[in-house]
Amino acid sequence: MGETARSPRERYREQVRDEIKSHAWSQVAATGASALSLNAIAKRMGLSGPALYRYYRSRDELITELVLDAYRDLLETATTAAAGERAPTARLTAVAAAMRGWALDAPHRYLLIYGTPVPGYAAPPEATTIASGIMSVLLGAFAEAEAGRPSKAAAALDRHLGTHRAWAPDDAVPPAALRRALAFWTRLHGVVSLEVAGHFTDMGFDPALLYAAEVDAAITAP
Amino acid sequence: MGETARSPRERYREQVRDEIKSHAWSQVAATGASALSLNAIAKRMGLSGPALYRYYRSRDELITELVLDAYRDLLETATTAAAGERAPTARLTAVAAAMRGWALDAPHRYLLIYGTPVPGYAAPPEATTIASGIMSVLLGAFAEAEAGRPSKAAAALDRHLGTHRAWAPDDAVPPAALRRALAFWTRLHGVVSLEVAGHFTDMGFDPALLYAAEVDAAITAP
DNA sequence: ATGCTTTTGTTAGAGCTTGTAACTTCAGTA
DNA sequence: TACTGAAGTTACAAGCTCTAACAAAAGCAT
Repeated sequence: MGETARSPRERYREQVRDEIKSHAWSQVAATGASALSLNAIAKRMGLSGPALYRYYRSRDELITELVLDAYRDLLETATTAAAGERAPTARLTAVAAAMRGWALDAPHRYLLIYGTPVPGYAAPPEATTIASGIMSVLLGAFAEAEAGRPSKAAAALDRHLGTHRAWAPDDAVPPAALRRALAFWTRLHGVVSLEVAGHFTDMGFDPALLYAAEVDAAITAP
Repeated sequence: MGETARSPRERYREQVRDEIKSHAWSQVAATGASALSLNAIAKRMGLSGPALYRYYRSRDELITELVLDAYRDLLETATTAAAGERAPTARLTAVAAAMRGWALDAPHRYLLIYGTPVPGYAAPPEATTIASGIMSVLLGAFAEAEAGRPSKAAAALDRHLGTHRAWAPDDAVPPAALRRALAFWTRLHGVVSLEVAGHFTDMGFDPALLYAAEVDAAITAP
């Protein structure tokens, strides 16, 4: 339907770009984004180094593409998981499980988004848009979920979020839901990022149980 | 007192090593660890590139040194903060504040420890030792703090930690304290790491308030 | 004090990287 | 069929880590 008519050249170009990206992903999965080498990709494709620069202006542009793909994939994962459950708490549990699964499935893909930022690199505006889409999934669930009485610190944060909510312009979502979604997100990230970075490996416990407890607590918390 | 008698050569060597490390730190602060260049450091010191290899066998060895320094500094920061307060909750609040301050003071230093792991690089055993020292500070406080009734998921984690506590061999610390310290740590990290990586910048709220709320909740939570 | 030994620093170079410039070859199009 | 533009090539600059071989300097022992 929405398919733009493309000349054979454009078709070929798109195909090669995809093939490059595919090689890039397997290299990222193997050694991480910082070790990504255009030269190595070219060699694996039977091309000479500079040939790739016809398809991606620079290494950064390729990485940006990967970052956006990762964001899009994560958003889709979260959305799909949310669509499978009706009750808000079950939805949040499902989203949380899906997000951890997504992270463990390809740790370097997760780190590409949430890990150490690349030195000179700045995320494109579109990334922010997608990221707020992910937040929307959480916000939707927390807007429906009932909340208890917030603590003093939580209430202070609620007041602040009441006037600093540019990232969640939907007025129907109360500040408490904003805060709970925010905390939900940071708590998931706290466990997953440490797990993915290997900080639990020598500790001997099962991160899945810690994650389950955190997710449960974050959903239940007022 | 414990000072080993050192020959002039050893003194000079140590001095140069320190100077290299100091330049390395300012380079890390400026552009992050992934952009750290021995060559650039050498030039800034008025030396030729390969000269540095007399002092550090490789780039990885220098980074390892930086990582260990960062760990040691963080442990000292946490310990000092804890020493300033007697009541367990006040102690945890102080430690949390100190740790966030430490992270914001030099984001790349924080990311050197908790960010994306360097590709081929493996943290030395000493790092694990220091890291468990940091956990001890939290464990000590939570062992004293009184806890409420754990949720189902929390209780399950407690049972698990009862038999998987190699990282906290002190039997006097009950599993619930282990769990709460672990969750405390992951929650702090969740907020700080996202803040340091710049994921809050476009959202317009004050991360300090979110952090305060999370710290409060993590201390209060059963 | 003189000579030996070890450490420090040098340059040269291999092998990798990103990225540019200039040239050739090929393919779609008018 | 001739032309135009894209794709791919090699050559190269500038950077990186790290090794090898050599010169200089400094401590140490006789």
